[in-house]
Amino acid sequence: MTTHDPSHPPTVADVAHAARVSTATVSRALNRPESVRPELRARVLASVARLGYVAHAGARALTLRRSGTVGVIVPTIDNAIFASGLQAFQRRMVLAGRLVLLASSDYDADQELAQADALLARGVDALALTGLAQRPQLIAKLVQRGLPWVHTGSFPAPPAQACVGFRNRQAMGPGVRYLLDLGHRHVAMLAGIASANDRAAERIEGVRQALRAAGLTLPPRRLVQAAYTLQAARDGARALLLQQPTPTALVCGNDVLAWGALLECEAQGLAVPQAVSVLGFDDLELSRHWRPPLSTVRVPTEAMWTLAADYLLARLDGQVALPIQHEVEVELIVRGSTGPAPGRPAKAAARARGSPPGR
Amino acid sequence: MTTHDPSHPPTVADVAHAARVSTATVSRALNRPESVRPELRARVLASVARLGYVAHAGARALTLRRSGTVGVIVPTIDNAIFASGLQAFQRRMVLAGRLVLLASSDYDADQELAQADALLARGVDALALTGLAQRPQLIAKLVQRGLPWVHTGSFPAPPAQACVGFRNRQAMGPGVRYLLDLGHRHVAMLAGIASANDRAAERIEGVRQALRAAGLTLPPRRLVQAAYTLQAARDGARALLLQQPTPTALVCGNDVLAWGALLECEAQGLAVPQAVSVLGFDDLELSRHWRPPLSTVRVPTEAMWTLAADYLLARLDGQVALPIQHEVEVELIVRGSTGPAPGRPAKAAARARGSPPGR
DNA sequence: GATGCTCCTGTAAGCGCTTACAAATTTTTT
DNA sequence: AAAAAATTTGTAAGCGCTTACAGGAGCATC
Repeated sequence: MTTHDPSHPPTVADVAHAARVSTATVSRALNRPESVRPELRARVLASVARLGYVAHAGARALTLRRSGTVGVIVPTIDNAIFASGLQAFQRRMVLAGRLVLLASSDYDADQELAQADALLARGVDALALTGLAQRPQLIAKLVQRGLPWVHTGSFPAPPAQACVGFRNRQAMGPGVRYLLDLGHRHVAMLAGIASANDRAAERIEGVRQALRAAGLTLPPRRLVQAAYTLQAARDGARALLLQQPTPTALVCGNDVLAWGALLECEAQGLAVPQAVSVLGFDDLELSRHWRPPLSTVRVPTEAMWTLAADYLLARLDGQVALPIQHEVEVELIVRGSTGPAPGRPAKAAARARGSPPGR
Repeated sequence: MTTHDPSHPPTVADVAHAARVSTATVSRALNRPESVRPELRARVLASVARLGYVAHAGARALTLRRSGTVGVIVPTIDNAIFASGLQAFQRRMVLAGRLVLLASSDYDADQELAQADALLARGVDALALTGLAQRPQLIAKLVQRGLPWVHTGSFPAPPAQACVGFRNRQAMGPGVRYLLDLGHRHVAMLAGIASANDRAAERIEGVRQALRAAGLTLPPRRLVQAAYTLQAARDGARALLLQQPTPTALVCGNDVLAWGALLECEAQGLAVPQAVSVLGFDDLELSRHWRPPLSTVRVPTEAMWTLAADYLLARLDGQVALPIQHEVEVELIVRGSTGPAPGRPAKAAARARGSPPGR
């Protein structure tokens, strides 16, 4: 293998020289092979391989006025719900020949803004965002550039903004009503941290609304916000479970929080679902394997992110000219972690709703 | 807000024009603010803000001959062990003012190669890889370019290649010996898929060696390879547990597999650890909350990835001129999922090893 | 009031790539 | 066999940025 000057990566000029053709021919051989005579093409490709040439994407972006990359910003990678969404998003994009630039905001709108700037600077051709709580400045910049972008995980978005997601507030309704039908009157919520997370805030509001519709309230002490770690979830659940009267139902902002709640119930000697019912949100893989299997709200995460990717690709392709808003279906999955409130076997009510059995 | 031509993102020239200065001054105001008279600087920055200007990273990379980005390739994002590693890696890089370009290979060396090309094309200044099973071609290209790069999760790497990791083979030793000391003679392994994963293969080999050292073997039927999902893990564990004689100890390639094994033991009515002992690998957060708490091998994932990031940053800074190999410590964590083999309360032996209690 | 110095700012080149256009070559037609 | 047409290749400009170098303004010194 003939190594060239190792200090500088090889350029078109190097390849052209090695193949004894012009730079234009090299470029064509690489980008529109059929437009170059087979013999020359072979010579070029051989040189490319020999030199380990890879076109400088920056120069390419400069010339072509597009980069072939798509950016995505999630709050954190370290959460199964985003990890699997990202995986789906990336798979779709790679299939379409595009590279995904990933950034995470740590649930901080300013960091999100900074990361978005970094992605814009890198010339992403499109951008996927999580939720709706972006700094207005960020949205303004996207509009100004005319960049295709999409909100994920929320629905609807403000007018003229694209989204693929669901109504986080309404999504809590069926679950809470189901618990109420089971006779629960002491409902508490173990939520995500609302200040940093519009979806968490919406879910809290959803629980509030559903309770209010039944003439109940969610008093401040019945609401605990916890970070999405098992330890924080357990601490939060403990605080709720030690209250008097003990809540008979714990509605959780996501499955990780619900797992923590289940663990803490066990630690406190509270039988689930006989003494306490626990409801999750997301339906991660582990949830249906848990003992008892977790009742939860299923979110079609992979489908959602794949749709978001498809939308962006369609925009980039010019197939879609305007932002579209796409609502995906969430579904209450009733499994073993929820049951009648203690002393009120409200089986009839539960059955009346015709809740589908969890698989 | 005065919107300029929305079809093209603003350039230095646009800013220069708006601020009535030259492009050079704009660039200086942005990159070396102290070299520009405060009055002009203010004018420039105001225009930058007003136009939403972000420097084109491609053009920048072209001029500066570096991109300010670092690439990383993991097998998948959708696995807590990589998700948390990535999170740590990214956090460190963002702190150092660098953007992380993420790619995943789906445990496929060819896809890894393709993704690496994409990252090289994007001009990453450095690259972090997972494991040691790269295509030689990939390594050759990195060497040819003189790019700083590092293997993560394995140790040692081939000479002259940097790594931060541990000896996957030896890491299984203490766990297996511990089980043998507890009197287990029917040891089975639920492993990851070795063909696609050098670390999984090494762990299998490690179990083999440890058994051989005790005069035992790992017969083919006692080894099942499973994808890293709970369902696959359960299926694999079931196949092992239904064998006659039933294995009394299941050594698992990672914690997810171990969770599946625990679930399957329960489903089969096998008490853990009385009838079957289960040992994991990785020590994910959930493992110590599991019932029974999972005995496992703790891998300092975050520290490992942070060290990998530090190494690359040091190379980029010129502080370190040569590849270095860094071994991190793994540790056997004994919790409740392992115990004496049925009918052989080998407490003395277990105690003799002075295994630290899991927290 | 020149001269010399310092401090800022502007001009212009060049990073590596693609592509319009021109030039060269081959093929087809007359 | 010459001319016209079709195909292939080369030349050179320009994408947006940074920076070496040149030029201009302001100040102190003689």
